[in-house]
Amino acid sequence: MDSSSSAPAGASARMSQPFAPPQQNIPRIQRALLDWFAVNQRRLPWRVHYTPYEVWVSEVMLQQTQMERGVDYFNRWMARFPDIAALAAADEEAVLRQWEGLGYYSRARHLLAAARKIMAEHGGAFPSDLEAIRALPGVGPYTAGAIASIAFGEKLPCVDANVERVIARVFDVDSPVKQDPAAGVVRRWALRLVPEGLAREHNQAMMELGALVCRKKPRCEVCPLAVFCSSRHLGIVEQRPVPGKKAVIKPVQAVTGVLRRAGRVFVQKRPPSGVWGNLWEFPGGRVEPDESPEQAVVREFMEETAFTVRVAATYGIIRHGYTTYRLTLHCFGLELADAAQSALPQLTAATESRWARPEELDGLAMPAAHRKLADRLFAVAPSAAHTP
DNA sequence: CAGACGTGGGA
DNA sequence: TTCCCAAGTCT
Repeated sequence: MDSSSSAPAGASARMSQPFAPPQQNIPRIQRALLDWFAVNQRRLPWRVHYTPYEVWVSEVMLQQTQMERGVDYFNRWMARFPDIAALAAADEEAVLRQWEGLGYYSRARHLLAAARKIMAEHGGAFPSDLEAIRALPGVGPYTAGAIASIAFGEKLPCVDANVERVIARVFDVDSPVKQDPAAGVVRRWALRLVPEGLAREHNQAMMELGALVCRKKPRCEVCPLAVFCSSRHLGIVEQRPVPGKKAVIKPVQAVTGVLRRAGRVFVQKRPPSGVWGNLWEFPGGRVEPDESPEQAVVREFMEETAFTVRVAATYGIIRHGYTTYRLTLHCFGLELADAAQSALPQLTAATESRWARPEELDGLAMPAAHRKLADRLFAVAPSAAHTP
């Protein structure tokens, strides 16, 4: 552990080249990276054609998402929406159902909106101009650069969390990478590293290196850039990148109820903005202080639908983790307290509702926790299960 | 600029 | 079980 000995950390265990400062060895870094990528890149469905559409969809899909999961979603997406025109012509309902389980549903809504914009404003051809790409809904600075460089070969860097990590280590960036002095430094080095005419390969190589080798727990033994790595030379790889502030996870108690009537269940469609925008759910909400889950679900139904309901069954608890909360969802079976009351709700938290046959739920996009509950109650026949 | 926006998997 | 993610964008 003691790195104060004369040899740089890691240099003693095996034969190694002397440290070569990265600032003076850009061409060697570029070559080492490309050579490494040529041999070690994973075979992925979006690394075959490099059409703008495929690059775009894969980049959006992989935002905040693990590669493993992205592959299945990507293949199913391309089978269902093979090109921009097919996507533009799709119903949002179908698009969200394809996306179900991936989270951050605004990505799917933006993808659809952007496809329609491309049809309307670019004659159906994906724009190659960086500004036009950036103007598409859901395309921010990262994704615009990724598409421009990977699909169109523009000499631009892609700076995602992987690349930030690689650069923070190789160039020993010693302040939080997400914030400004460091973010600018990272962008500058990222740009200087892009070789002429090879932006596609280089940018993917940087991200792939971050994903496979320069991970949070780095594998310096197999890193093609080890000899150029400043933080490794200093024995502080584990201290790079410097982290920002971390989120506080707060526990939340919530309820949801499956209201049944004549063999059907009540579901409602959430508003377009906010969490789970345009997805279908069983009504519910938070448990207030000094309130039991049973009381909460009755109150929430009254507030959201004007139905007076009664708890008829307890369906247990579903635990679901989020970025900023840890949800404990108490689930109930409900019936109308007065069987004679109208089956027409007065919606206050939804844009539409329906009394659905249980099989119908399979065609509706629902949040993961609600899908979990639906599956638990109405076990889907294996042949019908195309749930992610 | 900080906070919202999801999820299943690995340590 | 709990913690921490993983190829960001929008407001």
